[in-house]
Amino acid sequence: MTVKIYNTASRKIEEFEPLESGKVRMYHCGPTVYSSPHIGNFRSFLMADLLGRHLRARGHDVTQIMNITDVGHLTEDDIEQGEDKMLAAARREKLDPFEVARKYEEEFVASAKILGFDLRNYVMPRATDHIPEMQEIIQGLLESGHAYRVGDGDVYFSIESFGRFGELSGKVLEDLESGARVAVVDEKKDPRDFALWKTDAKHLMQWDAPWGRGFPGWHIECSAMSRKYLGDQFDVHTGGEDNLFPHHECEVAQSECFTHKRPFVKYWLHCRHLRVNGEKMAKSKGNFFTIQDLLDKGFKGEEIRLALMTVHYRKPMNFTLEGIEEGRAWMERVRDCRARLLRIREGLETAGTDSVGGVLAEKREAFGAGLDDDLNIAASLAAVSGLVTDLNKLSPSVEAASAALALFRDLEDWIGCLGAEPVVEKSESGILWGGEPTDPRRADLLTQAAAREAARAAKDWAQADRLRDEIQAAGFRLVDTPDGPRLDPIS
RNA sequence: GGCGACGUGGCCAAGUGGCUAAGGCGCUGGAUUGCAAAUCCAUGAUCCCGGGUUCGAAUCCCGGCGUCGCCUCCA
Repeated sequence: MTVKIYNTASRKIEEFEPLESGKVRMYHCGPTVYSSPHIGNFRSFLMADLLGRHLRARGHDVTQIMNITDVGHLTEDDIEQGEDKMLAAARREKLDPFEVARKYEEEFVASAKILGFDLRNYVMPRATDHIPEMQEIIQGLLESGHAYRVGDGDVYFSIESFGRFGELSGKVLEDLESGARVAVVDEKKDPRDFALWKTDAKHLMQWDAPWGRGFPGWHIECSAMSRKYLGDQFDVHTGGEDNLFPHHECEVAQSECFTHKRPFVKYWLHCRHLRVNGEKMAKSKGNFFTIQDLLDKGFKGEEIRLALMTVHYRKPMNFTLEGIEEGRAWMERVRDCRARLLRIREGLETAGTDSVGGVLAEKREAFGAGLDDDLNIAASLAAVSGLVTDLNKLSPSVEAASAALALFRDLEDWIGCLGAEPVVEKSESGILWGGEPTDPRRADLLTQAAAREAARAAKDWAQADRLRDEIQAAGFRLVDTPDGPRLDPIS
């Protein structure tokens, strides 16, 4: 029952053993808050969330840091254009850059909650709140000769000073043709050196620094915040595949040169980029979805979560609306199974005498084994499908139904995409109501269901079928049972 | 150009040397039903192509075709 994960650093699947037994420290490259988060961002964060949940399920005490990048990334292209993405957003939206950051941070948090993240498990530090910590590292790197100053206050990291640069990503420095596609900044000693601190009088986000008022380079924030919250060395660092190079490579260089400890990170995980309708997702193509886009189409957070998680994180995934719908149908089957168990437990449906202990143990085992295997969630979901099929075949006792429901809750906590436990109640008329107790349509639908029962008793099939169709159009499935009718919500 | 990934029934997707190739969605048929729905059962795969290694390959090796990713901001 050992967790195994693929470590980008070794390019192998390794047995997971935290640096400190029982305690796991993870850092997740979080959102850049200059625009609405999209499903691609969340695929990566969901990988991190799943790993965190699984390690907790396996008994580890897990600390998760997810940074908020609220300072514009300084890139070579941005130097040419004169403003970074944060500033561009500020200009576009006629807001202060800090206001832009807070606005999209709030949107990110709201979307994350909708997707089932339990944010109490995360510490979410903002880059702009950690300028001193960044400066401490920059200062240290200057003093140890790994960084150098240029001009009025720019500071660059010297790649030449770190022999292992490129080890994580497998990039050979000689292959990186300097100046091929990026503008050569003359002031650098080596075109591949990257900025730790930049000065620019026109920049709207600036802080005082010993070497000149300015703003931090892109990579330094993660080195600073991971060190502050997790220490010089920690267990897991995650991000999208694009972060591998240069971002994570630069982090390793900065952190290891500053702390003189290695490895900076024991396990690196990178999530493959999402595609949409067979194409690379890109804002320029307009083929990306925000969470709100999908909610507007009528999908629920848990359905979006499931759709983004079903494909293994290192496999290319093609996101389609059909894909979400497929998952929705699967979830409905799971929910129907749980609803029946609930009715049995509550005495609303005739209980049987079957015990389910063996089935529950077998499927729980298979479920966990799937996740142990580098988060092979497809195998785990197959175990859930098998669980549903097996339970549907049986006629569980009240105790068995109760135990099965408990397992479903357990599995739901484990991965967060099975959906909530259904509800059921016996209405005044005796018809079972499987919708929310507060649903405003409850009274009307129950009345229609009762009218249909009357029509059926009178063998007025046309009237009965018409009423059933109306009920279905309202989003409920009318089910005839030996004990009378029942209304279940349709996803 | 450098590095890398993937190609499994209509669709999605497990499986990386050995029982009858998971599971889901969909389709069709059966049981059930007044008819349905749900449920159960049944039906469906030359595992991209061509070689090779092996007693044995979807799984390893070589070649090809195709799709895609990173190398530049992007999760």
